Amino acid sequence: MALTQEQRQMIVRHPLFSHFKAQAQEELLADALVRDYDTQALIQRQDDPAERFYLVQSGKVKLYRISADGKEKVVEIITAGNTFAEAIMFMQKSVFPVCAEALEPVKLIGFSNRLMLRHLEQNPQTCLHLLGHMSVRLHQRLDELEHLTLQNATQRLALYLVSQVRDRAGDSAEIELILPKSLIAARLSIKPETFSRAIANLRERGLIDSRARQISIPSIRNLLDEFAGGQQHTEHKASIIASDSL
Amino acid sequence: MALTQEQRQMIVRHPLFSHFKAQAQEELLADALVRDYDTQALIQRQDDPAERFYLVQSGKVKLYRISADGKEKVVEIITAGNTFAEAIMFMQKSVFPVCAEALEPVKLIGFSNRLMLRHLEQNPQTCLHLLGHMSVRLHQRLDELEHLTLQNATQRLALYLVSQVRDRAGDSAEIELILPKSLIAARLSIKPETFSRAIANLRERGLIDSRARQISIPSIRNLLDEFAGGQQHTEHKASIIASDSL
DNA sequence: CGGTCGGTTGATAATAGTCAACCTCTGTGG
DNA sequence: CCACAGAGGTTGACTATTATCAACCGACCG
Repeated sequence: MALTQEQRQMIVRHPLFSHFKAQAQEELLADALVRDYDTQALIQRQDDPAERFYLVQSGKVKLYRISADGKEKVVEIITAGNTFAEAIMFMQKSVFPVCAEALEPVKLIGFSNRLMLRHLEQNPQTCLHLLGHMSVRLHQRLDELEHLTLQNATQRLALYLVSQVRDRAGDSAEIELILPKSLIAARLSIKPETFSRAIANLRERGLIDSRARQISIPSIRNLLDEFAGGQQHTEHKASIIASDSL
Repeated sequence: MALTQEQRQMIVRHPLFSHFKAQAQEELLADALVRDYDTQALIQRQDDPAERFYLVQSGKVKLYRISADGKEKVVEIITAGNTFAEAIMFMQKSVFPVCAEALEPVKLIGFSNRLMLRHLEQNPQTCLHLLGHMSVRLHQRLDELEHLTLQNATQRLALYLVSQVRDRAGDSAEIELILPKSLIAARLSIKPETFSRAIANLRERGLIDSRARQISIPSIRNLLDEFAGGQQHTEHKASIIASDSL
């Protein structure tokens, strides 16, 4: 089961592979494994050993954590064209730190961690790219941590809505929620009920207008200003790493 | 102002430098910059441009974020022998994502990002080490995210106490808090008052015994079991990376 | 001796979670 | 064509958790 031309394109263009030499690319492609999952299928369980990382060819994948008492925290939603579980290969103990579930019919392309590591050893360029990637990721987690601790449910929702705006040309915008509201709520670490109330709250105050999954924002500026400047107007991007936990 | 022998030792033994060739090490050492800060001194402001990363020679450094409305979130406490801000050098826009403040008199050794990057380009070994480092860090943030959303203040405190146990030989332990309680509280994202009540709570239930900063845990197992197994007994270590935010 | 810092304790308020009812689509089968 | 079931979403009443404000305690310092 060789890869289609379309698949090869997608892979080779991905920053994780684009800097490799043709030969290295070929080896990785030869080793790639395509897998399909139905909606709701469990792709990988938390604490399973991880030998591969994945590129999502189509569909959406939900990454979440299950705590000892069964509660679930959605960590991320991975959409087509993006990879997940790349960072695990650099750790000694290679187990999946999260569960992965298909939100819709999903096609994944899996790559061997071992093989990838071998090629990385000879390709500092891609290593640096990966480091860049991970820095961004780390920074995003830092943002999320801040949002969780320093902002309330409504503020987080507002920030999420703004982040969903595609065209930042004007001060007003129309957006369509790409996921069921209950999932967005989970991603923001709030209950669907609270999510619903937060939407209602913003609507009552005239900051947004919503019909089902269509939401219009008359003024992005107003929406952000409402919350003490909500990150001084979408500025600040960077990340930090530090070698010691308290 | 050349480095002392002691400083050179500390640097060269650090995993970030230990894999470089002698010559590369020398170049980095030659470029290193030593700086002193008094207690409470502001080392770096959030959003300042960052040209260097730092190794803490002595003292403790508090990394924290300030949100637009002035609230502070303590991200990490860096102790002697550890580095911070290494991840920033991999990002295009190099600004500090957090503030850094000296908790006590601090000696820092700063290294040029540019120079370090140049050497990394020729040393995939260290790149991979760095990637490992960052994976661990990413995973820790994931843990923290889980703890913040899925556990309450008392559970987080219990987990913190257990994490502070040095000698895991027996089931009981004695620990000494290395930081003022109010700072630990900040790190756990709770108010000092709540922290105090949580301690009282655990004490009332006989799960810990505390006199000032000396805390004894009769049974670590009991303490953890109290909270639905609190991460199935200190297991699970790994991290994930994913290339798309919701 | 007074002051201040770190910490504790109490009363109260804000925020979000829980539980339950209900609503509104949408697709299915009678 | 209509009833009905079920999923996703909304709303209301109530509860739990944590923050806030304020008083207070004890230790250490000048």
